[in-house]
Parts: sequence; C-alpha cells; structure tokens
Amino acid sequence: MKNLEIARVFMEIADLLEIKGENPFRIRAYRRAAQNLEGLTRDIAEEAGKGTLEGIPGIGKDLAKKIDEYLKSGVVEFYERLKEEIPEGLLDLLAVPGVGPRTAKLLYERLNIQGLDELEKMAREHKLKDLPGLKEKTEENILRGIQLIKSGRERMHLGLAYSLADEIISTLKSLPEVKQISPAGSLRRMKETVKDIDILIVSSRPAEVMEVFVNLPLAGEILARGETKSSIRTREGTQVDLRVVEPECFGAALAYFTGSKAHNIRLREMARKKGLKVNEYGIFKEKSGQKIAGKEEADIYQTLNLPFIPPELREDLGEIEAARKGNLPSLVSPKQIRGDLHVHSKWSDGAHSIEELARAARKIGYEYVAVTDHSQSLGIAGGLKEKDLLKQIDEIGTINRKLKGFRLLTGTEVDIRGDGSLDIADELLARLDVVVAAIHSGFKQGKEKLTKRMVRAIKNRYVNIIAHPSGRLLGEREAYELDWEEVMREARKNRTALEINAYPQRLDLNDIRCRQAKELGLSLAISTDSHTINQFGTMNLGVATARRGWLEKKDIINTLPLPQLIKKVSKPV
DNA sequence: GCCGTTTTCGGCCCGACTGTTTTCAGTCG
Repeated sequence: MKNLEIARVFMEIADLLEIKGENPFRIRAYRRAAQNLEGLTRDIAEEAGKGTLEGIPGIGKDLAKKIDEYLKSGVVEFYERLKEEIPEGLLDLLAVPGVGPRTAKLLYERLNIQGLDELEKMAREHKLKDLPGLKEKTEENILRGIQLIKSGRERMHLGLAYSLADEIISTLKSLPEVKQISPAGSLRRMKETVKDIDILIVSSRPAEVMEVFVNLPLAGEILARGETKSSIRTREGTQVDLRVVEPECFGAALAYFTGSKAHNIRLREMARKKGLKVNEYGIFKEKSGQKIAGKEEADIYQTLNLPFIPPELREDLGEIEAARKGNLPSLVSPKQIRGDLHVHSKWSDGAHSIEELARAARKIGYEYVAVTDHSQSLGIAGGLKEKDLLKQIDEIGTINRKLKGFRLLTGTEVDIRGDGSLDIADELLARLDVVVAAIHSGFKQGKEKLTKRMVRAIKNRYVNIIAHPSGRLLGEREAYELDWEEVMREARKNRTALEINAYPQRLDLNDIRCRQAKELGLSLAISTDSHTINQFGTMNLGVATARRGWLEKKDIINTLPLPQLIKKVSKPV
C-alpha cells in the first residue's frame, strides 16, 4: 500500500511550505491529509481506482489530483519543484529542538546552511549569534539539540514509557501538595510509541510541586521551568512535561493535554460554532467569558453534545463523527479478557514450568491459558519435536486434573515454513486445543510469495490463530510485505483468527490493522506471547492496541468463556 | 488547501515558555 508513502510526501510538502513561509492553513491542510492517510484502513490505490479519494477527510480536489499523480508516476511534480527551491537538508534542521521553520529559513538565507553538519560547524564557530534574534544561548541550545539527535534517541515504545511514567507519578503522588495526578498526551492515548511523557497534576501549590519535579533524581537537565508548566530531560534522554492546574480546571486540562492535537482542534472548532471557547482551563461562553465547565473531562464533551470519547480513539480519525451519531464502539476492556492464548513454558524458551504458568494465570483471574511452545524448526528457541509435544499433552492433562476452576489448553506455536506448510503433521495438530501459527524466517520473500505462504497457513483446518501477523519489531524490523486485504479475507473465510500480540516491541497487529480487521469482520485474539510470568502484565498493552483499533468485546475471542471459545475456534471438518 | 444546519468565499484553535527584546516572535504541544 502506498498510503504511508503519500502521507510522507504530504508531510514533507507541509514542512517545505512552512520554511517558505506559506499560508499556515494551507500547511495545516497538507498535515491533516497526511494524518488521515496514515490512519486509513483501505488501500489508497483502490480508492483512487474507484474515484472516491475526495471522500477521505482532508482530501479535496487538489490533493486527490496529487495522489493520482503519485500513484501513476511515482512522483508529485509540486513536491519535486519545492525540493529544487529549498534544499531537503533543511528539513533535518526542523528536528533540532528549538529550531522551527523561521529559524531554518534564516539559517539558510543568511549563512547558506543546508544541513545538520553545517549547522553544527557554524554553531561551534559562533557564527550564529550575529544573526538577528539569535545569541549565545540559542547557539548552545542548538548544539545540545544536535547532540541529542546524533545520540539517536527515537520514540520509546509504550511499555517503556509507561514504566517510566509510573515511576515519576508514584513519586509525585506521595507529595501532600498533589491532589490528583494523571498521565496525559500520547501516553494516555496508548500510542504504540511515545516521544515524551506528559503528566498533569492538580495542586493549589504549583511552585512546590515544580520544585520537586525539576529536582527529581532522574532529571538530567531542566528544559523549561514556569509557574504552571515545566519540562525536564531525564538522564536517559526522555523529555517529561509537567503541567499543574487548579482543581476546577482538571477535566479541561486533561482533555487538552491528552490530545491529540487534531482531535483538540476539532473540538475547538465545534465549540466556536456554538459561540463557545475551549482551552485548558475550561469551556467558556465566548461573549461573556463565563465559564460553564471544566472540572470533569466528560463535561467538555457533554457541553459539545458529545458522549465521552475514550482517549485511545482521540486521533481525529472518525471518532468525532461516530460520537455525534451515537456510534462510538463500546471498547474491549482488560477485565473482559478471560485467558491468554499464546504462552511459552520451559519446554521451549520460556522461563517457567507449565504448572507455574497455570498457577500465575489463575491468580490474575484467568479461566484458561494455552501453552504454545515453539515447534521443531525453531531449534534456537528450543522448539519441541513431535514426540515431545505428545509428552507435553500428557503432562498438561495431569496438571489439569489437579487444578480447580482453571484449564490449561494444549497448543503450539507452529512454524509456518517457507512454502506455507507447517512443521507439525496435521494428525498431531488435530489433537491440540489451540494451534497458533507464525512466520519466523524468510521475511524478505516478497509480497506475493509471503501472502501465498500466509494464506496457505490460514487455510489449514487446524490453525486457529496467526501470531504476530506482520512480523514487525518496533524500532528494529519493518513489517514484511503482505496483501492485507487478501490475508484478511481468507482469515475470515477460513475462520482463522489474527493475533494482537501484546509484547511491547511487537503490538502486532497494530491499531490501524485492527481497525481494518474489524471492518472486514474478522475475529482476533489478544495474547501476550509471555516467556516469563511477569509478562502476563503486558496484556493491557495488547488491549490498548485493540482499543485504538476500535475493537469491542465481541471481536476478541479470548473474552469468551471456555466452552464458547472452543466452539468458536473449531473449524468445520 | 479544505470546507459548509450562518458561507462555493471567507473563514480556518489556543496558550505557556524562552530568548531576545522593551512589547514580541518563534517554538512547542
């Protein structure tokens, strides 16, 4: 799918136009279009074929033409011309904290700086401080910013961000001045990766809270320090923003800082049309300035005649329209999960015995867990030979007889070989409760071959679930190429579920694919792929991904009680 | 450049903080 490629072109056009100093609304139009393309579950080429591009939010006549042009020729002439006008290297400058379009333009026009290396050189030679509006301080900030970029700090994955946020929140929570505290920003929206951590606090003594915050042991440097807002960078390089507000503003501030930006803009536009104004302090009548809400987050939505929109949906990808029509999904929640269908034991590369897994799972309230150790092809992960799998089936039977109110399911994570066949015989698969199949090698076969390979596995009548279907590892490995429409159509037809793997680096399927799967009527399983007992806790990340994909309880097979689950996964013979 | 229960033209979200200024532009979220 070319969706992301075109989104990137539009994003870069927006940046280039910004450096040129173009009309900000035109720039916003490009950004908005790009974001909507990123969130689009359908293939842009198909939309173009049907002539329905202009039905996509943010795409009008002009951008539809540019999309068509890209699909046909592989380039957008307008973009190419812009790049001739403005060196592409300038876009890299925008990544430096504190350097925006105006500064980038200034640096280019006055010093002919066209990239990061030149910027660094000029800053070191103190050539920047003579430019209008720049002095030593800016020079220092730019050099620090370049260091930061060079150290290669990218977005963190959600799991990491959450544990860092937990640490900070639990420290601040213990202060007597802190009345309420909540994560905000992309962290609260549970985006798969997070750039910085936003925290909101209610306190009538903001100065004291700020003092503690900027002096936290993990704080490396203070980026900003104001009366109500401060930012630090941790020693590890993560930016943490703290905002302190009065109790009457908490709801409004929470909505404001949770975002996303695009979602907030939509809310404020709606407010304006009603003669209201929304900011982080509340919702006000525009004329009189009278405050009408702000304490509770839900009040903000209610004032705009909307139901509460869960943070995970706030991306301006249709949630506001759905809310207006009363069509918001009733999102799946962690406590609806009744068991885990992808777990490893000591028998392959897991850390615990099967009985330990069972007891831990029962303790967190699960009704069942499927033991899905690797199969023989995965020698490196201690994959089980068929005769060992037979032994394991026996052992699970023995343990099940001991356990009350809990059921271990026999299973495997069977390897999908290069040709789409499985490395365990059908006769043996037939004896298992749950068969999870996955690709672990040959990621570069190409789209057509990989799709065929995947579909062949999906069609196997003993395969219940395809694990980590895209194969991506956040920050490490791109997803392999698949014809998703084809894969999902076959999955539906053959009653094979796709997995949402909750492992923090995977989150695979991702949010967009989850949403696509729902649109195509698939069943999904949320599984942790745990190799140790404490990884059971990552289930909430999987559920969050499902929620971001608009999924409901009925879409998720492991929300079912055991008998219904068994019925659901068994295919007609 | 998009968009329309005020508009096919004229709108298009809002405020904090920094650094450089002397009232504010630029950046950020």
